Amino acid sequence: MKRPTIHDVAAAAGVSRGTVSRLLNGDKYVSPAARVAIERAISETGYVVNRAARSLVTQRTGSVVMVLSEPYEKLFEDPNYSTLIRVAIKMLAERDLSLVMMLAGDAAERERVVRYVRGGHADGVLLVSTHAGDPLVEALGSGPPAVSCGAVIGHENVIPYAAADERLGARQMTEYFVDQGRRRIAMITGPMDTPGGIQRLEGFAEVLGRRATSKLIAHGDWTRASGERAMAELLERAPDIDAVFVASDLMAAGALAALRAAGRGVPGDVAVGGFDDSSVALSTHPPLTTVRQPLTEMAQETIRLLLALIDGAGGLEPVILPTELVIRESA
Amino acid sequence: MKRPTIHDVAAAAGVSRGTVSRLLNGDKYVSPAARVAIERAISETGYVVNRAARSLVTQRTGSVVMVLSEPYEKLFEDPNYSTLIRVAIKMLAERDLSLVMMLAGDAAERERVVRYVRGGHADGVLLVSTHAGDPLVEALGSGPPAVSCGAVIGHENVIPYAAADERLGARQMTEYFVDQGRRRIAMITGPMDTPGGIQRLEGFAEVLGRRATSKLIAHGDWTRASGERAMAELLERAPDIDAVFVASDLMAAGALAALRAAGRGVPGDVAVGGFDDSSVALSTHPPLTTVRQPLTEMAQETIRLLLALIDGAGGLEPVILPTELVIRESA
DNA sequence: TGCCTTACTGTGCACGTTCACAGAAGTATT
DNA sequence: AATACTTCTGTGAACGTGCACAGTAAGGCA
Repeated sequence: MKRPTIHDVAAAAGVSRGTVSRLLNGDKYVSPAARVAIERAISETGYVVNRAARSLVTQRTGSVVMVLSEPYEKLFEDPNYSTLIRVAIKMLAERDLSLVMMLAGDAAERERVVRYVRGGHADGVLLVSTHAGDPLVEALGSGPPAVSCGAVIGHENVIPYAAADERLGARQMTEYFVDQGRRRIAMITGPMDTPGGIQRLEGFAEVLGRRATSKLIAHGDWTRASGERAMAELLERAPDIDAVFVASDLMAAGALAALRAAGRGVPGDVAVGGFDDSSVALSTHPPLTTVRQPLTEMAQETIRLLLALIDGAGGLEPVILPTELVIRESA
Repeated sequence: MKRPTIHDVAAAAGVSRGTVSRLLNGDKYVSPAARVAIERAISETGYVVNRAARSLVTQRTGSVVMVLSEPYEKLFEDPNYSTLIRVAIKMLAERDLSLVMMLAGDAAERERVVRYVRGGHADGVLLVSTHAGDPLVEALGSGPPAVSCGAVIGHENVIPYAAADERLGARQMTEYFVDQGRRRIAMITGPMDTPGGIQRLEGFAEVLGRRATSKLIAHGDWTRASGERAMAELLERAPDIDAVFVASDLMAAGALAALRAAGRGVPGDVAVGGFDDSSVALSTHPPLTTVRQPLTEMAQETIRLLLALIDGAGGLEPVILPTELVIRESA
């Protein structure tokens, strides 16, 4: 049994293809009589527009591709992704756009993405966690509009984005430590080719000034294990630290383990601050004082930017959203 | 500047459209000379096949839709999803299929999914965490092939699936408790309209027999908060319990908090076992003894089933994969 | 020589839609 | 009464591809 076409609907409604098409596409010139007849015909026949045929003539695909640049292992450890995916699906659906997912973790995958996008298979591109210097950005060149959730280092003026105010969040946590009377404040950063890695450190340094010496700064890669390692390293380098700002909750969980192993009490001996307010923050002991990012709004603003670009807008400014300090028991 | 078509490639290679099409689609009858000429023409022109045009004639879309039935809040708390998405994208890409994501958390969204799928916009459907009695399954009816990652309660014989051996995992944990000499073993289950909720309880009961009384069983909904609540409830009902098997790590994290609040030592007073071996299991204190599911294999087998169905296979059996006990410090 | 098979190539058509255009019917304006 | 404008409708063409079919050339075999 064949799927009904626009012809079938037109015949059933006693009008022509053109009129049905006009109704479907929201054209204003459709008489009330035709309107009801067509609507009945559509529901009777169970007609659904054929996107392939539509794409062929409109040169639009009705889909947006989300490109995940993170290497596989780390993919989705971040709750950020789930919110973004959820919000993206919902907001795109309202415009009848569907969300296609692609991976871009290695060269072969990036090649696929470039072919896909340049081949005209997407009306928009949604970059996620694209690292500094990622060749993908250049390769995408002048294709369909692209935005990013979180800044793309080195392309801040090319790829519009929505992001949390990373520096603000870092300042909030660091100032809180200072206000609590902590004297030797250390930091465990994220990778220094990501905005979260760079800007959280900048915020930290803005508050502490010259007290933020390199001896008090260790680098992680967002994983729990790296947080544990970095904490052990810090304790060795500067045994007298009494607070540590960790650039992610997951790494902070690792840091807590290292502190426990070293026999330091939290928050008694050392205060620990995380970042993200992910589910991990509630599972640790003690629960983590952390910085909450407005994940939902970040996702919404990102998609809004993309939709605006698809609609032909240009020269869009990045959207920077405020963070919030969440005080629990670790600091 | 227009995108090159198959015509342009044919002209550049000095052959006809048909020959180019044959090469593209792997037909055997293409002369070596034509082959090299076409391949050069393709790379010179930067030709990429137009999927819309192809779909129109082949009646295939080149995409598979992943339907997320979980209500939004819980979406992606489970690491299961990230693995499945990653594996799905990778395996589908090898067949030049792309992954489209859709939500089916409420009636309106289900309606969208049904229209999309029945409208012929997907070559296959990948169900995730579909609850018992979900009307979506019926509504999808005789559309393109559908599979599920994890059983769909009530449709086990209709929708092929790959899943972990939930009962086995529950038995492993329960037997471990028994072997350790625990006498009063309780359980916190998941929702009883999910396979994980039902079957993990079944495994538990298989080992304990009549010792698994309803007094020792409390129900949660996979969230941390529900685990905490259920644990408090159990302590009230049966203060003498010395072990508890919690059907997910996240709920186990909640249970640990309740035990700490009640002044019970873990594992001294009460042994705690989780399920999933998610990242939460390492962040708790003490780290959770838990049951690991072979997530990657589950995902691979699920996609393999779907691809087989798309290729026309029928009568596929479910794939059940073994779990593994991971012993840490909570039991 | 004639005929069959194998290897390969080109052509017309159909897929289902949107869009530009032409035109009809009704209404307001001159 | 003629004209212009608004509202609405139908029609042909085009989008880029795969497929069925027809056709060609070369080689093997009787």
